[in-house]
Amino acid sequence: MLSKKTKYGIKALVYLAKKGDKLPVQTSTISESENISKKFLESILLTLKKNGILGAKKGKGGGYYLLKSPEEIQMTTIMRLLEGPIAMVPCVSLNYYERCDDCPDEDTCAVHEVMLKVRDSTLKIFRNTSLADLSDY
Amino acid sequence: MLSKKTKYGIKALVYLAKKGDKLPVQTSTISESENISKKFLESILLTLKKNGILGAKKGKGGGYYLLKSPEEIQMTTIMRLLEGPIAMVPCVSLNYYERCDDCPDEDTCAVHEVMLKVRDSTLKIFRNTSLADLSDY
DNA sequence: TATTACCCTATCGATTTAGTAGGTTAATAT
DNA sequence: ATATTAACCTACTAAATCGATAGGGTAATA
Repeated sequence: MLSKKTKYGIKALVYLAKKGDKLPVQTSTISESENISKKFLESILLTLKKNGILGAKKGKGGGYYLLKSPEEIQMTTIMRLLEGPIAMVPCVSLNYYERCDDCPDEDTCAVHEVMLKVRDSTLKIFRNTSLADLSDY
Repeated sequence: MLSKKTKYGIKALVYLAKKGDKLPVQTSTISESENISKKFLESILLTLKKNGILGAKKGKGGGYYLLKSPEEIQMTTIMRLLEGPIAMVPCVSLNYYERCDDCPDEDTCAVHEVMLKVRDSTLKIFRNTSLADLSDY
């Protein structure tokens, strides 16, 4: 299940991408437009900023803005930042790999095998989807 | 993230499928073989029984056994039973559909669109994977 | 009739989720 | 210079979920 955090984060990014220009937008503007709790959105935009997706400007006329063009921002990046691992099981995760302690052998694990397929197909979609693609709707 | 419940459930079903025959197997046998807490496994097997996947026999020599052949048991069925919806967002779920209260229009929602693609590709894999396929490893 | 193993209910600690509250800091406008 | 603005930071919370445990009831078998 996708967390609200990720969902809100994507919506906020799409909002910024749709604007076209790179002028800063205030948290409250996005929060009102997208029906997101302001304080919660604040924390989300902050992590996006800390991870090089957004820039921020303080004071009057300040706000957040995209640091790259929407075409350059991949879904994989957003998902990993906000949602965490894309894989359903840590033992098939590329960026967050972890061994299963109940599993004697990964190579002969049935769960491992299917989840690897699922990860691959999901990853393919996320890699082929940029913020620009999302904003086309 | 796949829950332990689902993971254990799959492992237990694979265990039963690999056996070949349809003789009842005790919970404790599976729990010891697959490193699963016995009581926890008990509740999992029970829900699988209640939903027509497993049969059960009480008393000495009793246990759980598959009601259908492994080829007839789809991953989609197991996943929906134990894990819940396959979709990452309720608004793209086939069996657990729910409207998003923060979303004015589903058809123009960017999140909706990508998650629909992800659901389709995941569903394709689960539909093409039976318990028999899982047991081939 | 005793044993076995499924079946049921309740509770638990730990973690995560989706916020809320309240303040600090830095940039802008007057 | 000073007031205002809006990003930034810290801490806390209610509710839900997860993984598991405890303790017994019930039906089938030997």
